[in-house]
Amino acid sequence: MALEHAILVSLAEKSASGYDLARRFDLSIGFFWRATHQQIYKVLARMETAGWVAATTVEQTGRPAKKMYVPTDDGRTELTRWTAEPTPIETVRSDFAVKVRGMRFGDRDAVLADIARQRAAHVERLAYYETDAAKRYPEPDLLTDAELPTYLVLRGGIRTERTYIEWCDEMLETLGQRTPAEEKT
Amino acid sequence: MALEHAILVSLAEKSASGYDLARRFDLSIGFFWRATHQQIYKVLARMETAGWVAATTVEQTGRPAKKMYVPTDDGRTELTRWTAEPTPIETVRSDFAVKVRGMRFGDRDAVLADIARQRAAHVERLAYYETDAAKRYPEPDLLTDAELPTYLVLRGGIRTERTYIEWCDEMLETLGQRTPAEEKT
DNA sequence: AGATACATGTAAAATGTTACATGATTTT
DNA sequence: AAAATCATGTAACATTTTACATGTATCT
Repeated sequence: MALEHAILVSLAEKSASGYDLARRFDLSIGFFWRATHQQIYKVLARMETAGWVAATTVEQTGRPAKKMYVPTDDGRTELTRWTAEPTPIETVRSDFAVKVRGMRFGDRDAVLADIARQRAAHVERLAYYETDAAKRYPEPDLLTDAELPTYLVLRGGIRTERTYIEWCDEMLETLGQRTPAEEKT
Repeated sequence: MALEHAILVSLAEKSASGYDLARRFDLSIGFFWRATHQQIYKVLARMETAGWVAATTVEQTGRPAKKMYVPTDDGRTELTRWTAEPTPIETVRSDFAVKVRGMRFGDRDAVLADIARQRAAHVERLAYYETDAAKRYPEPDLLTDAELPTYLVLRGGIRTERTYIEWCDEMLETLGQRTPAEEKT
């Protein structure tokens, strides 16, 4: 129900082919909404039938032809309608949190190692976001109305990553203090 | 694939009926993993067939009989195997972030109001978590090994809620400065 | 010569959501 | 008398994931 809207937002920002969208969902917008190309092609087809997007086939030299999609007036109306709707309060769904909770029934050291792995991945992601922010929005006080929303969403990503890292640190410290399992010397 | 494991963790903590589990997924463990009773009954049946859990029918006075589930040895083995497995790095999936990003194509004031609504909901949830933490873990330095994981997961919840609220504040401040739409006086 | 990027899909399986269904007891 | 809690499910539908499928062009 919501991939449609994520696609509409992305197409409203800039028209794209299914392939382009798939790559966008690996980057920028993809940090807050994941989608595979299979899913995107299917939903795009449905949206075309519904009249929310229109496609034009663009021939290219040295590359396969592509279908460029743009939102139609109906699509833009739907997008406006959707933005005006209150968003359900979301609950995180975290495999990782469940695993931490279950660590005492399993392999404690492996979970410790996993926490460190998660931390490293989020450090990397945070660095990526921060580089991106510095490059795209060097002066956050001087943003255009068009830049502001994407900037704020990126800020949310940065805050989320920092929090994740801090949480991992707290866990590693707290659990590390209690590891008498390393006296193998 | 992961609801099974969330159920196994919950049953390892304390045996339960499908109904009990459904309520747990509305509370404690449910803050990091949602599941409806329909889904739980379906998955429990599958898990029983797989031999991960075993059920006993318990008659009650003045109430319908219930099926109490416990993890079997195979279930506990599976749980251990799963905890030892590295957890995929998760990406948030946020309708709300997509909506913020799309606000310039829609109803700006409605999105502003929605941000305030989200903030209020997360303030409420944070208060709930903090009350729960103060009640269940009054002395965080003196936790048992059994309490530690649930405590740490709750800490993650508290951190997440605080971050969400701060992010909403940043958005409201930044966007509020730019609202010349209220000069209706 | 093999891998990667470009480009678009179909099909099957798993997962998750929503609607429907039933029935006793307890609380308001 | 109505609503909420306890208790368990089926059925239909929607969404998501994984596997399969194809073909050109460029890069290493």
